[in-house]
Amino acid sequence: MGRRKIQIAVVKDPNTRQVTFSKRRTGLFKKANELSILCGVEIAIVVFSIGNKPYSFGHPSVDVVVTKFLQHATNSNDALGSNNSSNEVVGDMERLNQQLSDLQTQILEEEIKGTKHDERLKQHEVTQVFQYKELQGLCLELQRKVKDYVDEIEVSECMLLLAQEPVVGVRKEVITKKRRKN
Amino acid sequence: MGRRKIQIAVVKDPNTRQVTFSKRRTGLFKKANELSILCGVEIAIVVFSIGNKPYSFGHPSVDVVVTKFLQHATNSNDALGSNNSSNEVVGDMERLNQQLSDLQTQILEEEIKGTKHDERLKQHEVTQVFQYKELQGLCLELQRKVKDYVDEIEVSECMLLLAQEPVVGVRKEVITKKRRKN
DNA sequence: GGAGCTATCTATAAGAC
DNA sequence: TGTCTTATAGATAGCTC
Repeated sequence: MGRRKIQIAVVKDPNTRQVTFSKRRTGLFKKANELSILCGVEIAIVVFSIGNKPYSFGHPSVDVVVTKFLQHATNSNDALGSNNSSNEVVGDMERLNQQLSDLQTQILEEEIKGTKHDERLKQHEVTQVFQYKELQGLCLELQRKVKDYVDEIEVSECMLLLAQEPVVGVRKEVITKKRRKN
Repeated sequence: MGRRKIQIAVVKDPNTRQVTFSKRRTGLFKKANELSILCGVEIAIVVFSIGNKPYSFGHPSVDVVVTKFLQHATNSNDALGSNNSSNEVVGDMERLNQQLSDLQTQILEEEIKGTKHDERLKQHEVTQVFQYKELQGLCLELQRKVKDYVDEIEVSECMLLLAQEPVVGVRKEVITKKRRKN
C-alpha cells in the first residue's frame, strides 16, 4: 500500500517505525469505525505504543465493550461454590482446553485434506501440523502444571489464606474458526 | 476497495451485512497483527457481532493488554529471591517463552517466504499463521496466569508450607525447527 | 452458503516541502 | 517534526458456482 512493498517484520529505524505506527494506527481505528457503523456492532481497540503510551478506540466506548467482554467470560464458568483463585484458574483451563480441542479437530481435518494436495503443499502442511501439535503440547503441559499446582494448594491449609488474597481475573479468548483449502 | 464504492452507513441487507462483517473483521485483525509486528507494540481488539457473539484479537493477548489498560498503573514483577517450587515453575516458563519466541521467528520467516508463492498457497499460509498466533496467545496467557498465581503465593506465608511439598517436575520440549517451501 | 475471483477502491511507503 | 503528495500494495464489494 505504499511506494514499495514492505516485509512484515519489525521496522528497525525508530523514526520510520514511529511514522508507521502513527499512520497504521490511524488507519486501523478508521477501519474499526467503519466496521462498527456498517455492521452496527460494538468494538474496542487498545494499543500501547513502544513508549507504553495507550491509544484506544471504542464504539460505543472501550469500557463498555471491554466490560461486556470480561463479564461474558466470567459468567460462562461459575458453577462452583467456593469462589477462590484456584477455581477460577481451573475453570479458565477448562475453557482453554475446549479451545485447544477445537483446534485439534481443525488440525485433523487439515491433515486429511492435506492428502489431496500435491507433494510440496502436502509436506508444507505436515510440517506445520507437526509444529501445531508441539505448541499444543506446550499448552497442555502448562495446563497440567497449573492443575497440579492448584491441586496441591487446595489440599493444604494455604487455601484459607489465599482466599483472602486479591485474585487474577478470569477471561475468555475467542478462537475464530476458519479452515478451508480446495 | 471493492467493485463499487459504498457509503459508510448501516448495511441493510442482513446477508450482505454478515458477509461484510466477516470480511472486514478478518481484515481488521490482520492489520492489527501487522501493526503489532511492524512496530513491536501490544494491541487488543474486541468485537461483538450483531448476534452478540464475541470475537477478539490480541498480541500478546487480549487479556494482557486490556488488563494493562484498565489498571493503567501497572504490574511489577520483582525478580524475587525465594527459591522453591515457584521458581522452578518460573524457570520453566522462561524456557517455554524462549521456545515460543523461536516459533514466532519461524512464523515470521514463513510469512515473508509466503509472499513468494502463488496466491493459493499464500492464502493458505496466512490462515495458518493466524491460527499459530492464536495458539501462541493461549500459551502466553496460560504462562501469565501461572506467573500471577506464583507471584501471589510467594508473597504469602504459604511458601513455607509449599516448600515442603512435592513439586511438579520441570520439563523441556524441544522444538524441531524445520521450514521449507519452494 | 461458503470459497474464490477480480475490478475497483483505499491505505500507505516514500518523497517533497 | 509535521503535513501534503503520489505511486503502488493491499483490502474488499459484488459476483459466480
